[in-house]
Amino acid sequence: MSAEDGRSSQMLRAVLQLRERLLAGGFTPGERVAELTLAPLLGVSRTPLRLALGVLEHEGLLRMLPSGGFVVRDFTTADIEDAIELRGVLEGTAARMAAERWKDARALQPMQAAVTAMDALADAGMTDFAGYVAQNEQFHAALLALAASPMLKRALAQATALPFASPSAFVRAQGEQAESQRVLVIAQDQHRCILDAISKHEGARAEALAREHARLARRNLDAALRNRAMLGAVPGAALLRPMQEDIAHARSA
Amino acid sequence: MSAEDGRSSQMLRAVLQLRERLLAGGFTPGERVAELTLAPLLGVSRTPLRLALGVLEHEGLLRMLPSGGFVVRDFTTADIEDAIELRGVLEGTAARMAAERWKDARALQPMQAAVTAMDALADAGMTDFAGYVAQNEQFHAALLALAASPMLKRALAQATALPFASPSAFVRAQGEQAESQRVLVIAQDQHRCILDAISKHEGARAEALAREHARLARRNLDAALRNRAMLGAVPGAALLRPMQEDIAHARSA
DNA sequence: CGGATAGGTATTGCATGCAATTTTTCATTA
DNA sequence: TAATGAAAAATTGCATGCAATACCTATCCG
Repeated sequence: MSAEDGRSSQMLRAVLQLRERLLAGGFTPGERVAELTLAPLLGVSRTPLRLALGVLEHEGLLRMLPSGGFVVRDFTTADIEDAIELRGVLEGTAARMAAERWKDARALQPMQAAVTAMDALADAGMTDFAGYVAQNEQFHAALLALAASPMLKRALAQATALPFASPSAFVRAQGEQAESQRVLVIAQDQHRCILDAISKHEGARAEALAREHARLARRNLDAALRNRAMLGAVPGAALLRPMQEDIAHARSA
Repeated sequence: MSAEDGRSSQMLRAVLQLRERLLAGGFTPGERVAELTLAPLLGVSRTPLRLALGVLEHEGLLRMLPSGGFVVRDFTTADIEDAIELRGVLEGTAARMAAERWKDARALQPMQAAVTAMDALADAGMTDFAGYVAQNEQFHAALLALAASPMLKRALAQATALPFASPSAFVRAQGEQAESQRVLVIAQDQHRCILDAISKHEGARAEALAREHARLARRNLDAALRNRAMLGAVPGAALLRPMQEDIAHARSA
């Protein structure tokens, strides 16, 4: 996408292009991705493409067949719910570690800054939605940095590699809902409370709050499943197993 | 090393061989692993070797250089502690999910069987240590199966890929300590309590117990760090970043 | 008419050659 | 002596050809 793609490695270019196509719904779940088909499509040779397929398999977007080759993975709503729950558990751990470990109060500043910035954006009427998303990501990055645990960072990176498990996956979709204002008020209060708990070394409280904070995304998922238009704004929604939606629809009368 | 290696892919063979060498201390942390050096050593070509290096990087045993190539990763004691803590968090989540989700009591049977088997082995005087380790792994596998969450399974697989983070990493080393009997009694009681909590749908209790159970490994780590002979029994100990004592020792030499 | 089997096609996995880049080494100079 | 620079050596990343394997199809037999 960016001009720099040409400079970076062929493999990275393949990863970026293929990931984008996957999330945009360029493939149907379960479909086999053939190297010889993809290579000319992405403008790379088979060797770096193979590497890229391995990366995407590790991310969870592809699945390797025992007989060789890869297929596009599909996700059930239960998968997404568990992925969100898992992120909550890991971010909860990050919050607890942050609360337990920080020494110098200045370390809390980045997190404080993100909260303040989001407050300002909320007061301004939430016109700059992209800015809010960016600050939200800043908050989560600051949280992870405070935990000061490379191992946890790695685990969280893997857990949020699935697009719908990312902290800002459904925030974008929220912008299209009338209810979004209320949800964002709640989310922002949780941000404040998490920061408060961390600043007071209240590890258990910080953990519980961060977990519940992630569950906001779960609520948004449920809302999105009832609203086709909203689901379109969620990246990777195309990988949802089709039948599952209808079953959930019929069941949730 | 098994006879099947010849039948499986070159890449898998490279992964197994290289992983074994890494854990056995065949490389020094920070050392660069050159493809052209390794390829003839492992008896594979560069192409599958490259794939294998990627796998081991995902596992965390290697680190990719920005300029290309891989180096052997080193771990601090803090890394190991966090890896164990992380496993505790994830197994705690598995225990909680297991407690919350099971419907048919027969699903608990594998876990019950593992606990019973370990009880029997303990009553028999703990002569069959390998058997105990196997049953311990059975217990953890049953726990993960009960959680019924592919996402969590994936995360736990990644977290326990690091050798010293595995549930049975220090159990082996325990066999060489006089204190081991007491520790194993505690561990076995925790197994029983976790099963009890799960069987009663006591999610929070099951989670807390599983976390603390993992922390037994942390205690064993501390013991191992004070006992060089014991540390030798821990796979991957060779990847520990030399401690400050050792640096001081080397200086004086 | 259904199932099995053989043949053909397509696809993967692997080896190797080549170019580009990095790293190292060594000589030179301030 | 330390820093600088260039040249050489080594290493990676990539493309492509080939063999082995899996998949699909069509035919044959029960």
